[in-house]
Amino acid sequence: MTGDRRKFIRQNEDARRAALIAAAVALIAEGGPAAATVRAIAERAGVTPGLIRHYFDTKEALTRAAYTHVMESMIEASLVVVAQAPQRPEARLALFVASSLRPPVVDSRAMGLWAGFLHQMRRDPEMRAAHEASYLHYRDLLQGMIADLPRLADAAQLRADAIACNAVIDGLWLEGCALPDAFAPGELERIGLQSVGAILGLDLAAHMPNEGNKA
Amino acid sequence: MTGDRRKFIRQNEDARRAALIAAAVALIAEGGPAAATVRAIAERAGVTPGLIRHYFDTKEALTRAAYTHVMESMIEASLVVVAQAPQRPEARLALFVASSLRPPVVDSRAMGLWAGFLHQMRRDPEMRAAHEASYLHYRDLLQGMIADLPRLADAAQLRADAIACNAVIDGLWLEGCALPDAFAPGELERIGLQSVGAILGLDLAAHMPNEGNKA
DNA sequence: AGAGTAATTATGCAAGCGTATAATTACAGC
DNA sequence: GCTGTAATTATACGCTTGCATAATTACTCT
Repeated sequence: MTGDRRKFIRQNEDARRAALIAAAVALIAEGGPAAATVRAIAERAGVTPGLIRHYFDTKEALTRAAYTHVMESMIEASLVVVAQAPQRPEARLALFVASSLRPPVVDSRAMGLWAGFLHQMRRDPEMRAAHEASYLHYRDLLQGMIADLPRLADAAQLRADAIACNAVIDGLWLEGCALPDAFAPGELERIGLQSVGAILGLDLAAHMPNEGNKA
Repeated sequence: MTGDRRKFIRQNEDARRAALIAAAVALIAEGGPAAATVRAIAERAGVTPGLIRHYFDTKEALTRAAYTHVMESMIEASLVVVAQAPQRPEARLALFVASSLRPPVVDSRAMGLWAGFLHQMRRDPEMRAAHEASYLHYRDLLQGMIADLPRLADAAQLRADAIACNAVIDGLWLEGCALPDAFAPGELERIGLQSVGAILGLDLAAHMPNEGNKA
């Protein structure tokens, strides 16, 4: 009976915007763009539909903000992984590959998000540019780590290797997200390390740091 | 002034169903599921919206039929490639890889279709089963060609190699579809052959048949 | 040629969509 | 504590959606 009679509470702009964006992202990830209606987003965020228009000029503006947020989060996450990685080039790359092929990166929701945004990305040049930038950012990150490896390769070969390694990781990521039951635990990481190593001509798995204590 | 005064012409069931499915597929590929409304599909197929309900119990039934059709087409296309491939195992695999990484397989519409169906696939167990089957079919095809190669590998290694090669192809395919301008003509094929070869420990590019006359 | 029939069109409806606007209500500052 | 104000809710509108049903119309069969 200590119930609060307030019908709503005011919040600052940043918190509300963040909550609305989070709600939109969650809905798109789970059920695609069709599930992310104004009313559904509002309900999940715990507000009434009208409030969305108070923080975003249009629903498309909210969608765009959600997309940007997702992209920035992904980039930041990969930067954190790299920052925490060991100094040894082989170990850095190995950790980077492995962490890209297990949760929380491998997650069916993430793939749902990616697929959900794809079509809107096509129409919206701004979204497309953001996507292209984040893809190249990721690939550059990978290319930098490959360049640090102790091996001989010219610029063209470096580019090709980065594209190839990125493709293996993307492909395995995709399959892990889409068919999580089709692979044994750790299988994707193992295959990823093995094939990236094969492409680059070195034994990456041997350089994988502390396989024992992942907790 | 030889115009036909007939307001419509009757067609047999198969032709109409095929036309409706083709229209739905085209719209989903171009603009995602949201663009494939009953009215838009009817218009593209050159009929009135009501006719759709005459051939499909519900719009979902049409969507499902469209998905099944796409999957079957993809499988059939890859079977045709394999059937026309040379006998030499290395050449077969090389051709298979290369043909998966150039048009018409690499096509932004195909990727749009894939992304468009993804969410519906999630909800519909029947669709999911169809997808899983076609994925495994493709991978099995690849695995069979890898098994024919003159090299030593046990069953576990064969499986891992097939998954890895499939991932490279998928990843490169995806990137080629999403960012067609980011790669030089033929670059994806070259990288694909090189990396699949590296994973399997052989020089695939050297076995690629008749690079000169693709016409 | 004329009737029957099934394919196709025409029309309409209820529900859900994004959006606009007016009415509330929580909170800050005096 | 009272008032101003901006955050939030409440309500409604026009549009599109998928779907149902009745009215046409092209083709088949005798």
